[in-house]
Amino acid sequence: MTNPSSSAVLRLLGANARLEERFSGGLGALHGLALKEVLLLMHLEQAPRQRLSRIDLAKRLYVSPSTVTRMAAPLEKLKMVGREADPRDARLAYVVLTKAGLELVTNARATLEVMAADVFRDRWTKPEIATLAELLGRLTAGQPGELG
Amino acid sequence: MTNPSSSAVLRLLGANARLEERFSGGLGALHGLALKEVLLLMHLEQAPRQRLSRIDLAKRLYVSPSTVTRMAAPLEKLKMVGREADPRDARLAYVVLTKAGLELVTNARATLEVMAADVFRDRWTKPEIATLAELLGRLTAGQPGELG
DNA sequence: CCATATTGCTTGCATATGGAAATATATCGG
DNA sequence: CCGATATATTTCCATATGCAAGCAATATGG
Repeated sequence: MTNPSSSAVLRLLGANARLEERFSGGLGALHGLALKEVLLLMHLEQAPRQRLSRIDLAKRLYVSPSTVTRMAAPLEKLKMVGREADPRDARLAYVVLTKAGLELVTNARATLEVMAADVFRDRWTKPEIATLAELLGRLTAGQPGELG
Repeated sequence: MTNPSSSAVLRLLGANARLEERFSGGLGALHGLALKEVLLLMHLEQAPRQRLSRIDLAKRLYVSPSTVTRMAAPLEKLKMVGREADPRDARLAYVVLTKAGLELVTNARATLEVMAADVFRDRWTKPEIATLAELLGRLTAGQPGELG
């Protein structure tokens, strides 16, 4: 009915909805954080000096700057991130991963890896998973600071 | 750093965010509807007698029943869908695609196919797109009424 | 046949989010 | 150096969404 390109796009939307549902529950229950909060911490973890401006975080998370402001506030209260100014540019307010945040994201990553493996447990071979990862990587390529 | 399963999941989340951004703009501008509304109409289009209960729509769209109620209301005002009761079960309130709705979804599908093709324009061969669609299909399999 | 449980739908409430506006700072062109 | 422009962040407002509660209708078990 639809051509392969449309099919791929439509299925991607569906697969995403299913995965978000699945991961939100598990990660939230285990670590007390929503999937999106864990992703924020993961981006910080892989950034130089484990810090990013709110604007850069917004780009990496595909959300608006205001959303980053509001996501960072509770994480700051929980001491998972800190706030630091740039000595050269007083406009910038970096979100910095704390030691506690690093610990949490390390654990959350392990949980995520277990859950991800579970997604592919049945009916998937290793090369197929690798192929999927490679092809999806092409869709996100060109952006700075991709996860995975 | 991460294993292939995690990599695939993380990239899927990222790719989805990028695609939603891209498609929301285009579809919205051309047809006045959000991507999610178009998906609702597409599910109706492919359903028997072009109608679905709100519960079934919710499952297909991966949203809550209340969201379906609220999504259907404006579409009904626009005469894109109608509301019909089931003669056997008075609890059911079907969302039925109207003639105008069918026209719109036909046009929107064409737009979507053009935009989808554009996503893969560079650096993708036909077999690669087909492989991606097939692998993603496996992630959504088992659900009734998948699109694409 | 009736009481109870289940199902489909809607509404109230709390939360999440994007966009516009406001503010502060930095950069650029003369 | 100065005014105009651009950038980073926050706040206000409108919208979207899930969940729990409520209601109506159906199914179930005695």
